[in-house]
Amino acid sequence: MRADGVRNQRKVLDAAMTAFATDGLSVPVAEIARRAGVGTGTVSRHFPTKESLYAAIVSTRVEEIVAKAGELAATRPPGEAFFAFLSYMVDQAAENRGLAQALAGAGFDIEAAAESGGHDLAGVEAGLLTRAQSAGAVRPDVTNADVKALIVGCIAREQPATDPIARRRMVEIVSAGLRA
Amino acid sequence: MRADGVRNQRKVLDAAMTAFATDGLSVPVAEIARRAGVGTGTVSRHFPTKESLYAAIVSTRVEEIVAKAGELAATRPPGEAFFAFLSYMVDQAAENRGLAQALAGAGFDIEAAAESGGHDLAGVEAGLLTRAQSAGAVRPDVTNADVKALIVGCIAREQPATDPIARRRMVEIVSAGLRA
Amino acid sequence: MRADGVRNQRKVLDAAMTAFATDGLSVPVAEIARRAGVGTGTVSRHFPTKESLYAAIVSTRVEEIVAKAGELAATRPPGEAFFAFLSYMVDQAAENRGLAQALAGAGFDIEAAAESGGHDLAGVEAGLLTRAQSAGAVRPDVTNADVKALIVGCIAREQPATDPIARRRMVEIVSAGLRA
Amino acid sequence: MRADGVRNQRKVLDAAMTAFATDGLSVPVAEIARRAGVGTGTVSRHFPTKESLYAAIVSTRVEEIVAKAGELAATRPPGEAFFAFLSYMVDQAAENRGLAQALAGAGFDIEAAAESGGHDLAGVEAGLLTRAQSAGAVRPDVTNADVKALIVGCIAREQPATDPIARRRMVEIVSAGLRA
DNA sequence: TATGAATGAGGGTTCATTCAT
DNA sequence: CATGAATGAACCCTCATTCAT
Repeated sequence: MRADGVRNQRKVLDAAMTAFATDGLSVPVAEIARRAGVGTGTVSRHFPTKESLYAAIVSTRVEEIVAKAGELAATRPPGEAFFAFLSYMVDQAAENRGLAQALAGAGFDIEAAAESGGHDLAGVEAGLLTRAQSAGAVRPDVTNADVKALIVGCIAREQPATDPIARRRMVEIVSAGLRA
Repeated sequence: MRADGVRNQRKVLDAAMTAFATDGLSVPVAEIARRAGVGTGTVSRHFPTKESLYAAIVSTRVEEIVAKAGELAATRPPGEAFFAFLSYMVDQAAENRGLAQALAGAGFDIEAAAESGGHDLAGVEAGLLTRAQSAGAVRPDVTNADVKALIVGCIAREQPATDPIARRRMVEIVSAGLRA
Repeated sequence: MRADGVRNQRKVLDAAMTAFATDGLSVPVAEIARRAGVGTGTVSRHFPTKESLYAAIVSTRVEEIVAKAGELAATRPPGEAFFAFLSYMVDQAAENRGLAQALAGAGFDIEAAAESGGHDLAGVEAGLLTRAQSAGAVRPDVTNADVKALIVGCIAREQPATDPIARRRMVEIVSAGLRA
Repeated sequence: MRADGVRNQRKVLDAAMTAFATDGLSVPVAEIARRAGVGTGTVSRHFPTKESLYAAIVSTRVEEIVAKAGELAATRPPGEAFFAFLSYMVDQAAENRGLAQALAGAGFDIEAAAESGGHDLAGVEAGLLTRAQSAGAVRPDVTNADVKALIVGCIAREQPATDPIARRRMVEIVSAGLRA
């Protein structure tokens, strides 16, 4: 691959990340191209569809998330790791409107994208949860789906930037509820 | 009002409710018309804009909700009333993805719609919450916005009809977290 | 024809006359029905198309105009009659946006409507002009089409109500130009 | 700008000019696209709204008109300049029904468009008129609005191309009427 | 390879006309 | 016969994707 091709792909990815985070999934491709300083054709060349572009971004994000989950699992006791991960996810989503929309199930299947990118997001999430449950830190009847729904619930509505204090309060509330 | 007009308005409302629930707020008006078995003009006659159609759907619900809140406030102790209302709202939203999206703030201001319909939804919600807080049943730092977000969080997002058992569990979790 | 039918037809005609005069030819049929206090179906029953409704109105108007032309021709010397008619037409059009649009050729053939209504509008206009020309009061090379164009030119643009003083001035200017 | 873009923009402008002239301002954008041999999106790309397309057509003309007015004012005595400009405007409008409609004020504010394009059309027109009035060549009570209305009156409305002889006659008539 | 112009389906809304009530 | 609800084509505009330059 040519050097300028790599450079442009990078620019598109960066621009798209910001654009999705700021404006949500409905941001026009042309707007992403504009921000990247390239033509719309260049965006399409590197990412044939808008969805594939979003998938690429999510993929990076998922990589970070999986890494974070692994780190937490390795360095902290089960319950603490689980709740720290919950808090981390809420922060991620709160700062990224596109991610929040994807988690809320609006127009993009984040787990499928992770899987096709070779990351077992569902697996690490399940791991954190079951270990926390085994350790008696979390109610035994809670499912992974529950946790994801509650993460979404911790992000106040469409505001571009949520109040961090409110966010902390929400995480606290949900965490308290989840505790065994 | 003429019989066929009433009938078609009903059909449009029903179709819209299903369509919004199935496909989200972005469902085309033409699709709603198709499901209702009427022309697009008929939809527009009864509901001049797409937003007004959505408002109508939400509005009926809001009426019921406000009535329910009043009843609970009148017949039960503060804390019990509040948590019963929370549970009731989750059930409502679970059966109506349109309502859920409205609560989530996705593209529609439900409170404004309620107000313009003469219903003080925000008021009754705040009433239930503050009374429960005064009675020491709910954390004093929780806001109305928090409660709404958590309601949304209690509903899994993808499916039209959530598993009722999971829903109960979610309500339990959130309620536990909210308790003082 | 039934009495109520006649009454409604009258109401529709009156409402349409006002509506066309006020809002121009593009006023919706439903608006005319509303003003007449009847249903849209009633309008369509009496006047199958919007054009036929406008034709009926123009017809009455044309009747008046032809009568006015005849009266002027009978009671005044040729030149005076012609210029008085010119002034009269400008006043008519200025007070009636629909008529002005029709004279300006926007979407309705007024002369054809007159003819199909049995009125020889073109004839009486030509009569006034040629007699004025024979009497040496008007330039001999002027045509009927010129006169009509100049009438339109005397009506300032889309204003609902033109300044009458400006209108007088315009008539004066055009009249002066037309004189032999 | 790319060659094909320029070419298509030209085609759209040409088609629009003809279409507006033939069918009036109400011609659909799709019809303009069809005549230009391009898709509707191409029209919208070059001219985001229908009004902006119309403005562009008028705008080119306005530029020429302002230049012409400046030239006449610089090279001829006041009265002669004014009447030459009148004649010129009539010729322009006769060849361009879009311009004629704009002058007639039908659905488009030509002066505002000129101003936003940086051209002081109203100013140069007023300059020519007041200088001609100061020189005693034109009636002192005539306004700019009068002149514009009379220009419109010089153009027969139906046909795309007016008979030039009739046009000369009309200009003569109006000029005679305007003289002090 | 990058560009950005071209495409055209699809969106919501309006309205003259038709037809069940 | 009056009514007004129903119709659906037509309007302008947006945007993901394709393709000539």
